[in-house]
Amino acid sequence: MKKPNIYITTPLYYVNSHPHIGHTFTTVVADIVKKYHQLFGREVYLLTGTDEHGEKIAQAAQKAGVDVVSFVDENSKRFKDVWDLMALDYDDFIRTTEDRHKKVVKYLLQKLYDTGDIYFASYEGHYCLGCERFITDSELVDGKCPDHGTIPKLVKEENYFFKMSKYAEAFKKEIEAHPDMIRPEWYRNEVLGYFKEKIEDLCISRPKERVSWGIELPFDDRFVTYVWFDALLNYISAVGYPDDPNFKNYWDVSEHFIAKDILKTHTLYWGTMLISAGLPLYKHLNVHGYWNMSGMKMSKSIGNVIEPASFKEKYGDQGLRFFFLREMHWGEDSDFTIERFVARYNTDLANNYGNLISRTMGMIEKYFVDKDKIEVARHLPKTHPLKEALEKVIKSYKEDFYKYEFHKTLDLMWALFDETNKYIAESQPWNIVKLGDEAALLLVLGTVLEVIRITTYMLLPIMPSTSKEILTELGFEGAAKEKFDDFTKWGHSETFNAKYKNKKFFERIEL
RNA sequence: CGCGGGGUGGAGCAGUCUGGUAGCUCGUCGGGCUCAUAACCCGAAGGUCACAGGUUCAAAUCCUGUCCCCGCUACCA
Repeated sequence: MKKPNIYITTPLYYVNSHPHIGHTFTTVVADIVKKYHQLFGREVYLLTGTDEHGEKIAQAAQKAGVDVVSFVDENSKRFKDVWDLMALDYDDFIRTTEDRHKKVVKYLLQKLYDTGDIYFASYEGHYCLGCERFITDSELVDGKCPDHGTIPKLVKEENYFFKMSKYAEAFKKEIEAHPDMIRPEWYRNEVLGYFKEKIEDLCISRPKERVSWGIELPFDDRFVTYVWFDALLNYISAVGYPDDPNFKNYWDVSEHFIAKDILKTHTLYWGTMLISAGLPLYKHLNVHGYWNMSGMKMSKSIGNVIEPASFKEKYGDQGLRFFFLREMHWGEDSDFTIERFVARYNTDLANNYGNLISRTMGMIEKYFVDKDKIEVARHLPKTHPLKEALEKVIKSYKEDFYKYEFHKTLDLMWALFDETNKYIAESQPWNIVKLGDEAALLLVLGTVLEVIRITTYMLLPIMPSTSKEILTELGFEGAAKEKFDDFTKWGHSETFNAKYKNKKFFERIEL
């Protein structure tokens, strides 16, 4: 691969559960962003994978009655299978149990141990088995864990600690110096809020008698590595840290995508770890909100988890990809229900956009019976309200979409479809054809076709297969390979097809 | 005074940064068109933009205070 312009990462998904719609969202967004940049000719590298160590995994395997290795193999494969089923275009799928990753974890542990940023100390506290961690006194509610309602064990342990406190201030300065590093802004503010409290050092080891499923510390074989310290390093282990000379090319353009729940680990932990390791920080940390199920948190016990595979089988994946971007305002929580999905699908895709395409193709076929192709370029108006609206969409696509403010662009695009439908109603091509004025007819239909051609091209990252089908029907099979600034030029194409195999791309869903 | 988000017609939301007649989708009612997927177009009813005060010629938007809902506080996309 050439030197990348963007290196995108999803979180590494923890394999104690199966992939659900939330995991799918993050990975789909990463895929859409990748395809978006590719339209502009940028080189993009997309990393995803699975996080496979830790006590919880060992317990889950035991519960399932299988050995840990086959457990993680199977669950990791579930994620990979779903991404493949959804046709997501990742470049690498890393597993934290792979040697290439473990090697880097050990390397960095040793390095930080040698520099004195990892030290040995004894620690006494309330350990909650459910949380897999020590609970501080202030967190205890009536002597119980606030999350699990159980009484934690008083445990005295010796462990290794990472000097997170030493680098907290430096990390804070970096955030202040780079206002858009963590975005949207309110998450940046939340992170800055962390520093109001004293930052403690981070316990990064677990004694083997308690947790054995992990990466052994290179300097003390009685311990394994705390799972977050291990997992976060995937972002650099996957792209050649420390030896590969290309590593820097990737890391300089890194874009993390995470959900809000793992904000702290990706800031306090990861930020200080990077500084300690002598590496620059990631370029951007892009944080998104949650999909709630009918206003509730997604949870297996409530039974409101949506399985991506069965969803795709029922409704396809193109509508889902669209729904993800159209319905959620980046960073905030949204509701995911079948009703909302179907409403969006029917209104936006079937009635508005899909029907616009159908009616246009229908007229062309009917009014130009004896032609295989129609020439529109020379009939196009130089200026037109729809052209202006389209230019606004293009501008937003370049600017807002770039900042992951997807809904702004899509709002404008759908307003354009409304205007285009209105334009057809007002110019009444079914009456023009009776007058036999072919030039006037080509002006109207050509203008509409230009809108469809260019918007559909812009929808390629969001709905790759359907957009491609539509463009192919119109006569632009290779559109996906065209450069953005060329293909979105008004009047770029001389001719459109006039015969269609398919005119209906989004069938209404009836519940 | 822990931190963050939200409170806009019946429902779901945009608009708030960069103040200037309150907008979209769904739903309801009436009309139109016929190219199209019971689609599309036009019109109507429906909102004191949570509340109070302030700044301003002008506030959903800026400032101050209050109330309510949600999330986070080291498992979770």
